[in-house]
This record gives sequence, C-alpha cells and structure tokens, in this order.
Amino acid sequence: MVKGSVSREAWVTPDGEAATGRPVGPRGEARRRALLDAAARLFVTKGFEKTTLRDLVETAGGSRATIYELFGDKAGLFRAMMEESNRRVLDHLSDARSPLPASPDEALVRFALHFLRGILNDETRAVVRVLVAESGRIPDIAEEFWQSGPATTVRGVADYLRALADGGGLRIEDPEASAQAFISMVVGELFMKGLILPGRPVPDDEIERRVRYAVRLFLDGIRAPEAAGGGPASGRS
Amino acid sequence: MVKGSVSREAWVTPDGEAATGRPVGPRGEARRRALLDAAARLFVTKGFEKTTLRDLVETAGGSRATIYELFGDKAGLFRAMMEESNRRVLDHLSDARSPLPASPDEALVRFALHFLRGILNDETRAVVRVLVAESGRIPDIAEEFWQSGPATTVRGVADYLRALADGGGLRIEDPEASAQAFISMVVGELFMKGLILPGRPVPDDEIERRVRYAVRLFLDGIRAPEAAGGGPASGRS
DNA sequence: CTCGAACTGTACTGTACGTTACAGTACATA
DNA sequence: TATGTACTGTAACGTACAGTACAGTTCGAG
Repeated sequence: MVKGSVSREAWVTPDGEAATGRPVGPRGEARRRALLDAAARLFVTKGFEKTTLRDLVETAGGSRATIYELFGDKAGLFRAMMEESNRRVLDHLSDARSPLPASPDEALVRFALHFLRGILNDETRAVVRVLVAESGRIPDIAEEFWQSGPATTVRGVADYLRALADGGGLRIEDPEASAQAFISMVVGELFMKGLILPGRPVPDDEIERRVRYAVRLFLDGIRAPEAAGGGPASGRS
Repeated sequence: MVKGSVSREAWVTPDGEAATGRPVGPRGEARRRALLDAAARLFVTKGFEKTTLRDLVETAGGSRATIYELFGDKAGLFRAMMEESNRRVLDHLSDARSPLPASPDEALVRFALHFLRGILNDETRAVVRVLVAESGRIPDIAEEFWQSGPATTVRGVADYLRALADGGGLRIEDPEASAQAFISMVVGELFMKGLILPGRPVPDDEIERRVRYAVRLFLDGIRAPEAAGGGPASGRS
C-alpha cells in the first residue's frame, strides 16, 4: 500500500527521463506512431469522451499500459495528437504564403486558391472541429493554432499588401484590415458550413469562381482611381 | 422479475399518449421549463457527455424520473434544448433583416451593425459551439440552423442588393455572391475566433469601425463608375 | 373533501470506462 | 548467446453514469 502510494512521485525514470515523453526504445517509437495515428483518426471522428482507450489500442495495437508509459494518460495522448495535427495543418497553410509574382490580380488569385484548397480539406476541418469542441481542454494549443494559423496568414497578406501599396498604385490605408477582409471574402461561408454540416467536398471550379470574384471585388474597391485614364482593366475571358 | 421485464413495452401511457411529449399537467410545465433552462446552461458550457442527469436535476429541481417522462431520455432533453436555443438565436438574427432606409451606405451599415452585434453575443457563440461539437448527434437541427440562419441571412441581403441594382446605380452581377462576400467581410475572423478562443467580448467601437470599413470596401468595389463618362470598366454584361 | 393522476425522491442495477498492477514476452545490446 | 529492460496482455479495481422501479407526496378537478 505504501509502495503503491509513491508510484505517482516515482513517475520519472531514474535517469531523469519523464515518462510522459517520447518513447525510450525503438519499439516504443513505432507504437507511439501507431497510437498517434489511431488517435488522429478516432479522437477526431468520435470526440474525446466517446473515444475509449480500448478503441485506441484496438486500432493501434499494443496495450493500454503503453499509453500510460508513453503519454501519461488519455488527455496526454490527445494533447500530443493535437499538437501534431496542428502542426500538419499549419504546414498546409504556410505553403500558401508569400509568392509575389506578376500582377496583384495574379498574385492574389494564386494565394487565395492555394489557401482555400488548403483549408477546405477534410483534415483541416476535422482538426478545427475538435479544436472548437475541446478548446476548453487545450486552451494553449488552441491559442497557438490561432496565432500560428489565421493570425499569421493575415499578417502575411498584410505584408504583401503593404509592399504593394508603396509602388503598386493601390490605396491601402489599413493593411491588416484589408487583408482580413480579403481572406474573409475568399473563405466566405464555406469553412463554417463545413464545420456545422457534414460536408461533401467543394468542387474545384466553385473554388476558382469564388476566388476570382473575391479578387475582383477586392481590387476594384481598393485600386486607386488615379491610376491614369486607361484604368487597369483586369481583363479576363 | 417477469413483471419487470415487460416494463419496456409499457412505455406508453394507457390512453395512448407517448411519454416523450410535452408535459401533461401544469406542474410539469414549470418543471419542463426549468429543465430546459438548466440544459441550456449546462449542456452548452460543459458539453453533452460531461453533463450528467444529476447535474441537470440539481440545477432544475425535480427528479431524474421526470426527465424520462418529459423528454424520453438524455438525448431527448438535449435535442429539445437545442431546438429552442436554435430558435432564439435565429430570432436575434431575423431582427437584423430588411429595413431599407436612406442610402445604400446607411442601410448596409445599419444592417451590418445589427447583424454583427446579434451574432457576437455569448449565447450565439455557445449554441454554435455545441452545434459544431455535436453536429453528428443532431444533423437535422444543424441543417435547420444553417438553412434558417446563415442561408436565409445571405438571401435577405441578396434580395436587398437585387432591389438596389435595378435603380440604385450599383453593378451587381451575382447578388448571392455579393451578399455572401459582404457578410463575410463584416464578420471577418471574429466569429471563428470566438469559437476557438475563450473570448472577451468585442468592444463596440471595434464593431463599428469594422462595419464602416467593410461597407466602404464593398461599395467602392461595387458602385458603378458612371460619373466618369461611359462606365466601360464593368467587365461583363 | 375526495380521489386519482402527475410529479418527486431515493435506492438500485447493469455497464462502461480510466487507471493500475503484474506476470510474461520480445528485443536491442554487448 | 546471455541479460536486462522496454513493451504487451490480461485481469482487476473503483468510480461514475444512464436508466429503472417504486413508494411517497402534491395538486388540481369534480
């Protein structure tokens, strides 16, 4: 009894490695991957509460005890999984940043296409859904997601607009607000709809149509009228 | 034992009234209200799984048996609560629709202010959060929310824009897309941020600033430039 | 006031879950 | 090949929960 009661204090291995960390052997490494993959599938489709450790082990192999050795407890596995998924989703997003080729029209269209395709996939939707549902459980991960995801994306577009404003004939008073407005127009209701309704994927031609419309609306509203008589008729089709 | 085993078949009262219905007496009416109120508070703050019947009864008074008499089971109470909250949130929204006074600027600003304040309150956020988290449990309610809420709002704005396009000097090729873009700009990241992050309320002056910015951006992009002799800038017929 | 139905309180049942303990096994290392 | 240890499988524990049964109480109708 006494020996049992110390088990919590002895939760660190002799050489200082925390038990709630990465695996200690090469076998554990494989099991850790399997558990994280199973977690990414189960937690995200069934939610935290409805996913049982038995489910996870049945999917990943191994045993429940291993979960405790590798992740401390159920919440630890969930948290580790979310950190990873978070990173993966953010990588999708960062792909969309920063190429500044050709005209503003072209640059914005290209960014927006990349961005929209990046956030409308199933994984992103699922991760954000869990983030919303369990944000109370993992406020720090939610915060990091927001800062590294949406906030950074807006800042990236704002930087681009700022650079453009200097010599690009655009009237941009508040780059952050403009960037936010542009991104909002591009996304529209699609993302929220995907969170609330079981979504069939958005057809790619609708994505393109929406992006071109948003860019046109954005530019024609923001383009300085003093750009000489001819006016930049953003010609297409 | 034999008598007990028939209890499931006897789940309907002798006179044919299903147990999962509205209360049969005046006392039950009060208890039903109390239970729905408790549910609106607890389910929405703690989620479906983490809210226990004991919690609900402790908050609402009465007894667990009453829940089964009035709502059938836990999910029935949840569903009834969501239907009501849904309706309340949608009422907020419908307040924002359809006044068409003065200039387009003024009309859009007024609508947007009303709309944004309507969706940025705590109740709306909480209800949508639950809708996202439990959309699998109540797909029909989620669908109804979407159709009666966002979809109807967009349609309302689109109708307004359509009416304006006829004689208002605005170039509106696709009223639905324009309405969607406008609303998206107005909302921006605010709502999604409120879902993911524990939100402090948005200060009212920020709401106003955002709305005015969105309206200006929207109109300057959509206003037909007929003053400048000819208006060839409009790309397509 | 009486009566019966509607509601309440409580105790109980069965079950499912997270967590732990432990004995057995497979594996990396030397 | 020998050895210690990192992982596995299983069983068990305690708890917490939804749902049920039932006797007691309240309240409105006649």
